[in-house]
Amino acid sequence: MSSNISKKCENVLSTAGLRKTKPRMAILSALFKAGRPVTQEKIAEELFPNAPNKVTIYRTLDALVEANVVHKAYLQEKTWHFEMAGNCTESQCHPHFTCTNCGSMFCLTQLSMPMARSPHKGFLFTHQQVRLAGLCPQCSKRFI
Amino acid sequence: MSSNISKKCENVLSTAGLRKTKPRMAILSALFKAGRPVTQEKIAEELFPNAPNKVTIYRTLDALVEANVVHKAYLQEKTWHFEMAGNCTESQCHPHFTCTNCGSMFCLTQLSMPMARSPHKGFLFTHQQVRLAGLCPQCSKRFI
DNA sequence: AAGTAATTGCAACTCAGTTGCAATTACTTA
DNA sequence: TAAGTAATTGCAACTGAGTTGCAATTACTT
Repeated sequence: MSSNISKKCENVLSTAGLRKTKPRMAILSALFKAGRPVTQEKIAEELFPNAPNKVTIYRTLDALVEANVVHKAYLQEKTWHFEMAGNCTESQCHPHFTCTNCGSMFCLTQLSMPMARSPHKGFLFTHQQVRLAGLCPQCSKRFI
Repeated sequence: MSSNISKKCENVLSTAGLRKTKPRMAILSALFKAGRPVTQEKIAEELFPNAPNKVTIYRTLDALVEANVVHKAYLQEKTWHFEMAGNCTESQCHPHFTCTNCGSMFCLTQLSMPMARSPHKGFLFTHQQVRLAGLCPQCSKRFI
């Protein structure tokens, strides 16, 4: 763990009002390193063979979500994928793209989707989530 | 079950190449009547006390999804919500809205969201899913 | 260094959805 | 209309992500 990431993790924990513990530092650094949504299982793999207990990972993720520094990005195959909230605005996370051919996922942080506007009076939209699917650059090549 | 809905169910099964059975007719009519995404459990409740076994409900839903007449609309609290595919295009289902105050869900069939366009060359978007959250008309009144 | 409140790990649990398999049912053909 | 067969159903047991209760440990305070 570079001292740089280590510092970032400390800051996150301190602003979130959470004690600095070894499991939390490890989990946070895994999230930073991933730079994309990851599951509890992925985090445990990444930290193998010194991974915290899965309960600890879930509880830490929950605490970080509560503190708004981590997002529950999306649910895929009944599994939550978590990511650092850095590239998200209050109302909208960046769109996530999944390739239907190879299954790989991309964070489309550069794709800005304007907030929808309600067709009916009365609705107040505060959050918008966009999921995209199709072919990634690698796979689309093969089909052209 | 009105004869009208009954006929619709028969047609669906026939075009899907599925045998007409009592469980399937019941499940389809429940989906038609709901007119919104529903879970396996909701369908079973609706058909109580003559509901088919939950395995049958899941298998029927899978077959209907396979035949493209039913959509897996979204996963909420780890539970799939299924709906008739009537109001969806090939590339995009209508947006679903959930009220963060009262929890009720609305199908925004009148809200058209233009398909995103890739900022990077190479990506080919074929499916787009939009989820919205905020306050529904009922709840937003109270906050104004 | 002692005290305490938060954190951790373990084991056991929950619950949506799945699987294997034997019994039943829908449709075909004689 | 009865027999044959392939699809469908229901049951019981399973799977796997996530949760809960609780006792042991650890971070921070004084």
